[in-house]
Amino acid sequence: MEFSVESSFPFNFKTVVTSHGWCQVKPFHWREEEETLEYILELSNRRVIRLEMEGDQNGFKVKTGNLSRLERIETEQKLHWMFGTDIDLSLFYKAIKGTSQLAHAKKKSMGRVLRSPTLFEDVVRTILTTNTLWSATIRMTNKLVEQFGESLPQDPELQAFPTPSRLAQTNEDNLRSETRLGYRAPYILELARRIDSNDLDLESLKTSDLPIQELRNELLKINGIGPYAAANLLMILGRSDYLPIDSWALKVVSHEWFNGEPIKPSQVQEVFDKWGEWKGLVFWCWDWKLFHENDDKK
DNA sequence: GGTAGACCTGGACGC
DNA sequence: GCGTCCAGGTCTACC
Repeated sequence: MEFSVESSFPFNFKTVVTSHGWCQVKPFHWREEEETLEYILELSNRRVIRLEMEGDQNGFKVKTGNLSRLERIETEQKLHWMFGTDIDLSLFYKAIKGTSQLAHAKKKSMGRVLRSPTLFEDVVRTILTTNTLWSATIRMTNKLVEQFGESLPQDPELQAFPTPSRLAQTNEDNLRSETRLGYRAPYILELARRIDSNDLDLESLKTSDLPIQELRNELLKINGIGPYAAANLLMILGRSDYLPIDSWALKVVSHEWFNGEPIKPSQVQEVFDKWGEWKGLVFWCWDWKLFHENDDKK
C-alpha cells in the first residue's frame, strides 16, 4: 500500500534525512541516487514491516505492505515523530535572519533532525557515537541490529532495531565479545533492563514539558550520557539550548573564530551564547569555513 | 568545580 | 605479522 504523510512548512524530505548520520546506519538505509529512505520498523504487535519513503509536495509518500487500520495509525504516528512534521521553524528563521553563515538554512528548510521512532533507539545510537570514530559507530549499531533485531519475514537479512526487552535478555559478555560494544555494553544493558522492568519511562520525555535544565538532568542520569550526548538528544527532542561540544566542534569553532589555536569548551559556549535557545540549531546549521577550504582542496 | 586517569576498539604506522 | 600509538566522550576518584 501507499500513503502520504503531510508536514508543516517549510519542509524538505532530503534535508531531514541527511540532517545527520542516522540515515547511514541500520535499520535505516538511504538510497542517495533515488533519494529514497528505507526503514525496518517493528510495530507494537511485533509485526516487522519495511517502509520506503520519498519526498513529495506536501511532505513525503510511503510505500509498504498491507497494514490493518491500527497498524497504519501507529506507523503514521511514528513517521510524524521521526520527521518532526509538527515543528514550526518560523521563530528559528526569524532569529537567524541577517546572518550570512545561516542564510542557506531557510533556503534548504533546515532545522529538523531525523529521529528514530523511539527515544530508546536514539539514546542507544547516541551512546554508540561517544568516544569513538564514526566508522565504529556504524559497525557497532549495525551489529546490534543484526544480532538482536527482529527479522523482516520477507527478507530475514533485514532486521528492525532491537526493543528494550530483547536487549534486556542478553548479557554484558555477549555485548562486549560479540557485538564489540566495549565498555559501553553495561550502559546499553542497564538502560534496556530499566525500561523493560518499567523502572524508567524514557519515551515520556518525548512529550515532556519539563524545563530544559530538568530535562537535561533526566538525560544525564542515564549512564553513558554526558554533556555532549545530552545536548545531541535535546536537539533530537526539539530543544536547542545546549551545544554538543565534541572534538569536531572544538576544531571547527577554533578555525572559524580563533585562528586554529587550541580552545576550551567554554570558548565555544561564549561564541554561541548570544543565540540563546537556538544555539544548538545555529551550531548545527552553521556554514563552516573549514568545509569550504576542504572543498577547495579537492 | 576542575582535573587526571581509566575505559575499549580499530585503524594507522613503524619495524 | 606484531607491537605501539592514537582518537573518541564519560565516569570515577581525588584535590
